[in-house]
Amino acid sequence: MMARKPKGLTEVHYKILRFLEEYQREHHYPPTIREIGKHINVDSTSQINYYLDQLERHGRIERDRNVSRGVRLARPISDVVRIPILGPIAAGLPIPVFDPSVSYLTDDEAFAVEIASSLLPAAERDKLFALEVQGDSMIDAMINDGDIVVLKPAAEAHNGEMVAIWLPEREETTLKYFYRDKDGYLLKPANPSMQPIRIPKTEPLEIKGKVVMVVRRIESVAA
Amino acid sequence: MMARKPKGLTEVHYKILRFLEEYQREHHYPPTIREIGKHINVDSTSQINYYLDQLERHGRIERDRNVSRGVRLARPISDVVRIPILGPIAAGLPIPVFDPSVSYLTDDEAFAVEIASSLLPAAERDKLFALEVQGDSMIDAMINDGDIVVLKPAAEAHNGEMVAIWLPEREETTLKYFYRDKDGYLLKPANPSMQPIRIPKTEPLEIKGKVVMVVRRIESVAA
DNA sequence: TTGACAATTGAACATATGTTCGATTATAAT
DNA sequence: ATTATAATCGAACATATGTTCAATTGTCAA
Repeated sequence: MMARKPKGLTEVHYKILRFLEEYQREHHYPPTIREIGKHINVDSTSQINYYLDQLERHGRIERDRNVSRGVRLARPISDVVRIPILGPIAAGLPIPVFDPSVSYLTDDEAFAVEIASSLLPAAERDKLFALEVQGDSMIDAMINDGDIVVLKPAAEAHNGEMVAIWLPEREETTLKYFYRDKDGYLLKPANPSMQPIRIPKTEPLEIKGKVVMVVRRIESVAA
Repeated sequence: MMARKPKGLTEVHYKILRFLEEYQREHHYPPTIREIGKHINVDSTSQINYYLDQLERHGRIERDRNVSRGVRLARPISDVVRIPILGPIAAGLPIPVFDPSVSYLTDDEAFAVEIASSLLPAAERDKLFALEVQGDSMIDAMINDGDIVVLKPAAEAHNGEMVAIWLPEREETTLKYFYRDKDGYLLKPANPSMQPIRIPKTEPLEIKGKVVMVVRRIESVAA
């Protein structure tokens, strides 16, 4: 007969899992048993070993026996840049402001995109933010409903850069290639078959960021 | 006086670097000094240590002293899926065929995209391939010159999926949302302002793959 | 050729690190 | 309360692994 109900994973186990991820992210190699122990305030290495065995049986981690630091999360952590999705971007909405001092990096996967770091510019990755395109209003920027645009905050832009712009007078958000000339600004759609917009010098124009990347996921759109 | 010219990194060093990447990718932790030695056929641990010191001085790796497996590439390897770019996709060109038995995974970064694995569908990642869009011919699929399209090989498709299609009679490659009905096929552009194409039953049509993702990098388009 | 330094070797060493096991304590079902 | 099992502990153990050093060999420049 079963004398005890089989407990699932407790808070300690999750603490270990989180630590594994955190440590790996920081060091690029897994922690030792003793380092894990230190983190969860357990001195006995056999105790930690005990926890790890449980986690392994639960399929949460994998272990290489007799190998130092031979622990890893079963679903390995990727070395990717996690970019917070601040909100929607649409024609009638102002662009949300990104405050890098606030951590948007919650556990919630839904509010971040992970981009392979090799695809991103090297500098200032922690300031990048992402917006989810809503509606068809960005079609002239070759951007579709549901696309994720990754932006680098910027208030200025050079000619030819694709920027996110807020036009206060028109209450209009738009993504365009940016050109400045003596008469004002020229905003060119990415789609060459569409007409550029001319903004006179007098009209205000707020550049919110430069578009660094566009990501479109098309997993089983079908029913 | 200098008695010898200072040699740079030799083949051995690069072999070590490649091994570090390879080993890390496979084990999710770095190799030991002795494992490195085994790979480059060097028994003396001090010799390997010597190489590692050189690599460290050259800034190619980082080391944590007195820590097992405390070696890592200075530019850390990411846990991403490496997708080979088979070639261009353009209106007049047939779509290159992907043969997964051949390894396209050369050292050359130019011929692969790395995508954060969290962004990709879980299954059959090793069969994915990528094409670089050339020209404006895919504009009606909201895809721009220079974009990278990631495809999953497929000869069939369900309604509503975006597929890469080769139309032999028209010698035309195109990316469209795919619909089948009694009269034949309907290929809808992603851009709703454009007209769908109707393909009669009689006309041949080769589905080459389903579009899984579109990536657009826009780093400093400006001059 | 020869001097100077790089490269290589081998072995000893220190310790970082996983493993094992018996004993003890806590917990829940009976 | 009793009992079976889980959880915890501590210590000993085995070895995986980084470090060090003296000695040897190789190579280039003068």
